[in-house]
Amino acid sequence: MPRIEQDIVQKRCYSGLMRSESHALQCENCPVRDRAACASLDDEQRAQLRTIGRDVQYATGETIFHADDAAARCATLLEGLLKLVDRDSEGVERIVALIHPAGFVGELFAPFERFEVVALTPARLCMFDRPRYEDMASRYSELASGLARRAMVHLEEARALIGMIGRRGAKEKLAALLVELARAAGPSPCKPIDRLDLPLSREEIAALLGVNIETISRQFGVLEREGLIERQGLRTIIIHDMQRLSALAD
Amino acid sequence: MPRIEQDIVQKRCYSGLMRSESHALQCENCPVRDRAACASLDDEQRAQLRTIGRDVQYATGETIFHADDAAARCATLLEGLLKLVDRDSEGVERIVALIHPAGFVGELFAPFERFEVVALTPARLCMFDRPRYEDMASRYSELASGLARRAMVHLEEARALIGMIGRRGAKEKLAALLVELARAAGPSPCKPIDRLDLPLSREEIAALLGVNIETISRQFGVLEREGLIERQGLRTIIIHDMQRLSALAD
DNA sequence: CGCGAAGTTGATCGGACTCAACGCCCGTGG
DNA sequence: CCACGGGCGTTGAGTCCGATCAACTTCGCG
Repeated sequence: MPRIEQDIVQKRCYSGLMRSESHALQCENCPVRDRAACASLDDEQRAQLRTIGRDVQYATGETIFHADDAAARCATLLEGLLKLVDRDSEGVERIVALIHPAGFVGELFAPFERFEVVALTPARLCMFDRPRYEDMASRYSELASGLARRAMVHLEEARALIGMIGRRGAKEKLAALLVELARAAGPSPCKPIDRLDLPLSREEIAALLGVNIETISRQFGVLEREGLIERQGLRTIIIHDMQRLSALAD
Repeated sequence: MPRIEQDIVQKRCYSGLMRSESHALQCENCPVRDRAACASLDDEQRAQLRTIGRDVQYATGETIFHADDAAARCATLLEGLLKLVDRDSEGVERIVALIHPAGFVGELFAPFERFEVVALTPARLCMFDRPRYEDMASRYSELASGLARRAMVHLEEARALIGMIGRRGAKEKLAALLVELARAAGPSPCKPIDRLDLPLSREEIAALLGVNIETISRQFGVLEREGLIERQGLRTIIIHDMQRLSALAD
């Protein structure tokens, strides 16, 4: 068996067994307590929820859910950044969503996972047994409506991404992505940061924006030559002119 | 005031007043009773829901919700087909979703409508007052979880669309759209029809797939020349080789 | 030091966009 | 009745952006 496949099997086992690094849930100091699907549960309900979930950590690059696996678990992201990956028939990766903290992953109400879920940074998740989570959602309307609210947020994000990808040049798409990442990295959406550590490789950016990797490289060069950004090393960029960058992004 | 703007204002008034053609809800013979967000309500809850909604019809091309309007209503689609439209800064239309019967529209939990909702065919909707609908969702877990289930379905559709639009040629995208429309028009997803009446204009197809209108025209020509489809008039096509068409679509 | 992975840069090619002309259908008005 | 015009779709010619192929650099790591 080739080395890489062994690794994959290894990871599957770990996540299937709900990895040994997991801990009991500590809702008191949960960083997304106010925005996650479970936000409006009362203490009693939250105690119930705690019994079916674990606090689990993943390293950068680790696969959390595999496409086509039975959908046995679901999770709320506490810290870090995830990608949802779709693959075409030739196995080419296409990223269909980025999941930020408070985001929800796992295909509820569906038999199989449709997309692969991978950690782009070290990530911490609130991992639940899916059948029992669905069961709780059908008993507690607070959880169900929190879930609906979450799904609506993700839905709007997905549709905004569709609007961004369709029509418009590579430069504009890249600008839009940088603006979004800067917003997400900042303390609040209205105060984006100017020093940005990219959580995505060039290849991943390409897979997200629907262009190829060389084009991404060139557009970084263009943006830099025009003074909008500055590259420092491979993964960090300084945003010099957020004004014009946002204008490009639309 | 130019003629066209007058029309728009007219429509806004109509839909704001919940148009005179509306009727009381008749859940007994609802065509999407088994799949809509309200599917698992009991009789008592359904009776409650009936009091806050109306059965409304729209003609082809009519706007149901306007972008940036206060999100005062929401709806389940009973019959017909809708499009969700995003516009860039120059007003260019980009379609971010097609809504099929049992689909849900209206931005719950958000202050404003983000996208414009337009009827592509004559359409019938179950239209609700949004605050009261949200209120019911927070009281009845069956409605909330139905809503969550619906949102999850739309979310998967949106992500599948992202996967389809990013990367791949115009011909493949068009093939994928035709296959999807054929499936949707058939009695069940596994039995697509071979005679298809397109609910979208060339311009709309272009806005959905993220290519321009002339390219769509040309690719129709290519598919026809290769014997996969046949055009009959402007809006209907015959699918001669669903096998190869699906293969193209991936 | 050497190796491989990741990123950049250059040259070339091709598919999609742009611009323009034309055909078709249909409603309107003379 | 036909003439006209506008909306929609098709077709063609030329251009350009991004994909492809290939070489090279940089980085990280044994």
